[in-house]
Amino acid sequence: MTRASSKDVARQAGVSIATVSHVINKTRFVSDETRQKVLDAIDALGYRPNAVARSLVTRSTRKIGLVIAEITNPFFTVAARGVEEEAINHQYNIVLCNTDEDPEREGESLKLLAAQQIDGLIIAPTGVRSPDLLALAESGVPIVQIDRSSPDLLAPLVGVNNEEGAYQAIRYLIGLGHRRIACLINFDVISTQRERLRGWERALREANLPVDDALIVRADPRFYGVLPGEAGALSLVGPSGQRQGMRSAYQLLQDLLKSPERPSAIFVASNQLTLGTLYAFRACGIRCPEDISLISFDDHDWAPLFNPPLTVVCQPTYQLGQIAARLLLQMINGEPAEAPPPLSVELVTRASCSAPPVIVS
Amino acid sequence: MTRASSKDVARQAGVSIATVSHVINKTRFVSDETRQKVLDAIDALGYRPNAVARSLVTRSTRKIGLVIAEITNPFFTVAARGVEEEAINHQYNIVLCNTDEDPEREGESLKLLAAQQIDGLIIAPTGVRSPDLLALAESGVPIVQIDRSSPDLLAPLVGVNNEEGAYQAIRYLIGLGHRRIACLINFDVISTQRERLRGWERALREANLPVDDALIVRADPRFYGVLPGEAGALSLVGPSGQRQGMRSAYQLLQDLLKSPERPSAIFVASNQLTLGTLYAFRACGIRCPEDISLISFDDHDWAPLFNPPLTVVCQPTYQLGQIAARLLLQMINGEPAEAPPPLSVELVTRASCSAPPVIVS
DNA sequence: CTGTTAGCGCTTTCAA
DNA sequence: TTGAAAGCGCTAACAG
Repeated sequence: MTRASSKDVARQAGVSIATVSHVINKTRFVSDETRQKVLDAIDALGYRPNAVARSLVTRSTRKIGLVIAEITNPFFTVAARGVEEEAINHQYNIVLCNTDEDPEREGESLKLLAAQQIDGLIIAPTGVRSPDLLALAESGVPIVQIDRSSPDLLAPLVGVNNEEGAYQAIRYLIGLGHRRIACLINFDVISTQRERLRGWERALREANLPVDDALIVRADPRFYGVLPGEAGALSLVGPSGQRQGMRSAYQLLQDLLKSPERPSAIFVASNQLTLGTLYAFRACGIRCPEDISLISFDDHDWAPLFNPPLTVVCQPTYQLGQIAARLLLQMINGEPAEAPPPLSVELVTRASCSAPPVIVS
Repeated sequence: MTRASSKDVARQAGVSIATVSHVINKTRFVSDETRQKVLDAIDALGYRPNAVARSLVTRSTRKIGLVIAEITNPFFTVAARGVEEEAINHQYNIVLCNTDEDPEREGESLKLLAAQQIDGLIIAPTGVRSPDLLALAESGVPIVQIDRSSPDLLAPLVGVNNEEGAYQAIRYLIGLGHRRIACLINFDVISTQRERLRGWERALREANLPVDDALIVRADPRFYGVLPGEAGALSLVGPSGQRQGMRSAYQLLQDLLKSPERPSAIFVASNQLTLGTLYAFRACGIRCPEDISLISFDDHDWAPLFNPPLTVVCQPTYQLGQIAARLLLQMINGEPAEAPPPLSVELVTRASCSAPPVIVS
């Protein structure tokens, strides 16, 4: 049995299809009497308006695309939550896509979303210049970038002050007495990673500490795929499946940890790498914070329960999502809207940092 | 500038709109020559087919609804990931909704999804009988339930053997020497919670241990909202915002922990409550596992890094999502499809359980 | 206060 | 090998 249409309702109620439309949308006055007849007919037939047909004529789907890197990552998850809350309050649906930091997947998703005629897009772009993304923008679909930005795309960015966050983290470590502070960053096509690296560098320079390239560990796409020691690394992959960024960092980090000049502290610029770092510590028999201090970006509910409790740079993640959604909704409604200034972050000190170990020589 | 339609393409290529449709969909033979003309026109105009218009006639949107309780919960997140992977491989989009375990929100989401004409639905229902859900099923939309089931709904369920998982967990604790084993469960409208409670009970009875009602702590909707001690409890709310289930459990649990007959072990039947449990331990100055052993449902990437590393009943979460999606896709395609038997779970022993403390009297 | 009608952009017979 | 034309279910002039 096929679902009833507005035509069926009209017939049943003995009115025109226009009237049906108008009682549903309250878009012009209808006498109490007729309205009631229509309402009854709707009830009797179990009629539900077809949003697809409506979209075709109104050119509005009430759907917004949300493209993030990893739905498994608490950062994106919490941000998505903020977006969802705001969207649902305004009767918007969310169409969700994962990119896995893969520009190709990003492109696929964007094409699908474009075809689906989303009313707007919130995206944490991979960072690789994306023709699909630019085309979408060109076609007039409102876009807001969240967390990070994409090259050549003129769309407001809702993010935090990454450089400042990194800077504060490093200052804190320096204050604790650290001199050799490593920086572990994710792919540097991601704008936040470049910014955080800059913060790291600025703090070091300011303190007249050497900015040594050997102190930078980059999780880089080149390391994707089969790695030496893969089998061993695989054991750190948890129930949620692949975590490639983590694996590559894992290898590189171990090299650094085994090097003669190993750092006394490490700043992890992406929460995607924190887990791998902790596992690498274990694999190398390194205690934290006794042997090495750890400070990472992004807080989450579990951070205080880790061993050791994690000192982190905390972002207002939920708000990021909320603000992005509000901004997008404004843009969709043609209201004046401008990108907010970068939100500020906060250093949350817990137990994963301490003074550097005393070197006994 | 409005986007080009197939009519524009047809005009530009000097062919009919039907031909355009056919070259796009490869749905009937078109001479190489004409096809090329069409392709060129598409290119020149930057034409993108409008999926909304197509949906209206084909009655297929290539969108599936995914309704889960909490996008912030790693269990759902990983399952969603499995669904997404499978969906994207088949060119389906995911429309995501959070219920927050709130039947009303669930209803709203379902109404929106129904209007959007989703091709199918994967849902972890709140457990409260839902007219909207039943109506959707009645209207012929393929539905698969994931994790848990909804009353009166005849839709395949993709889940695990919850009773067995709980049973094994309790057996393990008993083997360790525990006699008083508490069970912390989420709302018992959730089918998994009832099943896990049954497993707990069965294991206790089998071992001739008392099944004491005082040992059951229920996170119940009645405790939602403002609680005594709210301000204190709030401090355990992390960066992701509200976690009501956690808070209510937090209160109740503390009462149990302070009672004269406090248990020597606790089985947490929902990962939504694990965090609160650990905080409650802290608040009461209880060490784990020295004072109380803890075993909970659901594993995740971070569990081994907790203090203490968590002993858990591990579900094949990602597969749950994947299987649900495959099943749904089959149903959408009218292929024969039947619910898989409950998947099995696995006890993963880490450090949060030990022998009970010796009572010095 | 309500009805008629022309599309929205596409797929799909039916004809040629 | 291709075109003409009839809708899909709805909204929004325009008429009355």
